[in-house]
Amino acid sequence: MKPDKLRESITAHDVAELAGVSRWTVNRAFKPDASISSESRRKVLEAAGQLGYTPDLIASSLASDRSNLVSLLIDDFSNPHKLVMMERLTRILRHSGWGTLLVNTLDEDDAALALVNARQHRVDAAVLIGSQFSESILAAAGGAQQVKKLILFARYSADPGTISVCCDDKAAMESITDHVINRGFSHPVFIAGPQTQSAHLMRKETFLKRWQEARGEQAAFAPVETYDPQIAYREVTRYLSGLKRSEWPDILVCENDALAMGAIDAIRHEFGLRVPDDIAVTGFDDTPVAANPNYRLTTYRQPITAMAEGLVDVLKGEYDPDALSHFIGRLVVRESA
Amino acid sequence: MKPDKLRESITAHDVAELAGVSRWTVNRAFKPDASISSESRRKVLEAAGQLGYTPDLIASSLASDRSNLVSLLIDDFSNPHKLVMMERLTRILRHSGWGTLLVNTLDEDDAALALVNARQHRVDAAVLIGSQFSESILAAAGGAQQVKKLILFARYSADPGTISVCCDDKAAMESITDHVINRGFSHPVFIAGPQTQSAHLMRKETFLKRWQEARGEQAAFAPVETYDPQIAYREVTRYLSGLKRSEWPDILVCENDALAMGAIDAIRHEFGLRVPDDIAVTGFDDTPVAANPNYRLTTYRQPITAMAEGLVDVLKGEYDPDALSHFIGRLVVRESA
DNA sequence: TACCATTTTGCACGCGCGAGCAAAAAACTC
DNA sequence: GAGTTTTTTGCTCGCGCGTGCAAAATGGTA
Repeated sequence: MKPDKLRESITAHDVAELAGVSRWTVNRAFKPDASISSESRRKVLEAAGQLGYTPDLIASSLASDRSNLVSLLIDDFSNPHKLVMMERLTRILRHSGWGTLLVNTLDEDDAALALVNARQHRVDAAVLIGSQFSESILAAAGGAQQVKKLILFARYSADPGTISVCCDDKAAMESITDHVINRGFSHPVFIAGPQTQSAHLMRKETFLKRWQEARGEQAAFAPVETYDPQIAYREVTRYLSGLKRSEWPDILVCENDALAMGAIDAIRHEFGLRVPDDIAVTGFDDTPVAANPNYRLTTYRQPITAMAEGLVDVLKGEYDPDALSHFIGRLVVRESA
Repeated sequence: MKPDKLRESITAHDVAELAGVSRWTVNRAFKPDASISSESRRKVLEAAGQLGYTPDLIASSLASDRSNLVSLLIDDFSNPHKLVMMERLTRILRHSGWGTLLVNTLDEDDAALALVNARQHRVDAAVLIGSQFSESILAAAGGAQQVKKLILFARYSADPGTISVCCDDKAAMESITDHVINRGFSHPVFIAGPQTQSAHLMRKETFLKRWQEARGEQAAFAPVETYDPQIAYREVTRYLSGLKRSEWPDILVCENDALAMGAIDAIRHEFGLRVPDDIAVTGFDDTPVAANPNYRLTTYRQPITAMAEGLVDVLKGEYDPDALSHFIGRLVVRESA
């Protein structure tokens, strides 16, 4: 023992000396399910409190190969719904013992780099909440064993190397479609996001299919390149401008709220029309702004809290893959449709 | 050497064998400014590529006491401007070699826990972007040496244990005030956020002071408890309802965009009035929605990118404390005032 | 070729903790 | 109280890499 060894950080060793136990007993005192008598735990915690000791998670990670860290990759900060997801995920993850490493991925190559970086940090999982992660990058990342677990949040993937935590998009979109049909709309246009991913393609396909079944005709659709309200504003304006009056829709069924908000703004401010009187609009996500008096958006609320808890179950290793991709939310009907 | 030792992860040792150098040379090859010949670096990188090796950052952190990680504490996910800040900070930090640990702090006690957790992760700094971190918690955290560096982003603090990276709030608010004066408004009301922190108090005080100097009279103000557009909507409605017609303001000068958006919505949808014709509004932050046709908000844009780069300088240890708290943004004039 | 300056490489040691086992202590049993 | 089971404690070894220094290699000069 070198009591005067100029050390700034106090370790389990120091606490052990003060408490009169071994270093290992000290660390055990900090694990809820460790084999330790309540008496020595008390002694240790008291000594630790006195010295201001807390276990070093870096060292713990190195020794145990569990970092209790999750990488959260997001590529789409212009969609306000991401804020809600981040709030919920970070809160629930931390409450369950996981830290969140937030990564802003610029494009696919950058996402690949981020996954490598995630591995270097030994994260327990990489969680993707994004629109532009293609199936190919998922396959590459999964195959290369970049990270222990690759989880898609709020999005479905058929890739066997990944785990999806998402709501039942088909059922959700069907309930929106039925609402549109029941309200008597006759000329819908589906406003779709970037066409790269199967999950959201499913929304479009579900809508088109169900409309076809109910009305015996093909519904129109128009794509928007990103889930950004401003871009949606521009694209919807362009799309509507290109139509003859006789072709105009009476409702825009949007793939999510970000697109819907851009659409509503465009309808009002570019064409001077009323929502829903002239053209109605529906969204998806129930972002906080959807309730704003400017929008009063009819939309679909995903059970994000339950989904986040499902994510925690995945991290713990206990989950039912099928239930994970079939969370059920609910239709929120407001004035926009 | 045990070539058959059932190891899943390949380490620098394995690469060293393949490249015919020592383990240390392997690790050196991955540090940009290490003392190593270009020939051996080439050999190492080739071998590493072949084996799919990347240095382990956990082990590196343990050995070097530098984690290249930053904790980002946010307590206010309902303010959309946070999304912009997160996007910018995570991007620039990662570009400069730092990872971002995002923490959602619920209240002050929770923030204290988060700081302890940050220390356990050995983060190089904790960055606070929040409204409810009081001076007392800062002092406590700073004094207890919880983390190596305590940085306030986009907010000023007089606490000597912390470092502020923020714009010159006084100059900024003065330019807004001058704009209000020059446009000939005569009955302003300042809509203030939670009154807990000096930085934002400064905005209010700056406005009141300059108004007093220019007009020789005291301007009114009203507080809102959080920077949440919905809460602001409610509070502004309540405040205006309590006034006699003769006392009505002709402009609401809001502490930030979140409050301004709530105010605009309230003016329009609760009182059926027009902005700016009946009551004008100004904000602060220039959130993306500020440009939205529903708001067209006159506001002040902080130089977030430059501020983020300033933050990186702090992490690197090279900075001028005074310049850090005096970034200059610019007034963005739109139709709302 | 011998000598010195400079660059490059290798190595002992330590960072703080965890897994898993063996020794010790405590709790029961008869 | 001796024997047995169960709980608790201590310990060896290793996780993968960085630090700082000494040895080796390289380059330049006379």
